[in-house]
Amino acid sequence: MLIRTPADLGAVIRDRRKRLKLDQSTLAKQIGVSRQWVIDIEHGHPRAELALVLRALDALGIPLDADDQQMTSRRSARSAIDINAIVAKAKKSRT
Amino acid sequence: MLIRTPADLGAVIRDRRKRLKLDQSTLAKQIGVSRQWVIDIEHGHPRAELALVLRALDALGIPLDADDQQMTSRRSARSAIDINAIVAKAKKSRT
DNA sequence: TTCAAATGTCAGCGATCGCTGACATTACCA
DNA sequence: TGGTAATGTCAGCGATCGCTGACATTTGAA
Repeated sequence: MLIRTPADLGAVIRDRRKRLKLDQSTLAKQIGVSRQWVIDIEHGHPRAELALVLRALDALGIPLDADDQQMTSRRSARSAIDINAIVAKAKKSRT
Repeated sequence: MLIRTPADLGAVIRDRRKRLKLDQSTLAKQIGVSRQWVIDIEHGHPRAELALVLRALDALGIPLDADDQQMTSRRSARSAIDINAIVAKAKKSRT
């Protein structure tokens, strides 16, 4: 599943936990966090700590893949010339 | 690339930023954070906020995929029976 | 080399983290 | 229906967030 928001992440974690038949306390122990943390994450807490999130995914056996290597930036045309970058720099130097 | 640690994440972000020929200030503005935040993230800051991280990846056009649906948990056998879950619950109820 | 841009470091600030522990609510089985 | 497990909520605490602004260092082009 594509993760774009903390809520997406929470849903993935909760689904996976249930599939593994774990309760929140047990999962919390495996990750090394409090049960409160698991509750918050599953509810889409937006300010959770990156490292804890990664540990949770690891504990649940959920690989996280970032599609680097990709040629186009968000909603840009597939061009060898980086219009976005050029415009960005132009804007910036207009001080 | 597979993301397992905050440092992995930082590397992906930095590589992508450079590929897009953006400097840290410009990227920070696009994400809506301070330049300091970009510096910290690229250095693998482990306690960064989840939502900001997701916004950064989005701004850079890096899709994040979580492999849910997968049948086996980390380092477990491929079995319909959830040994891990059973053991976990057994341990827990031994109070 | 010289100079400017890019990057990195620091300190101080208000806001929020994740934790604990207790309690409330919901789900589910006998 | 009763009772237990699972889940959710709350408050208070020390620690750390991300921000700003100034300054130091590194990088790269002329």
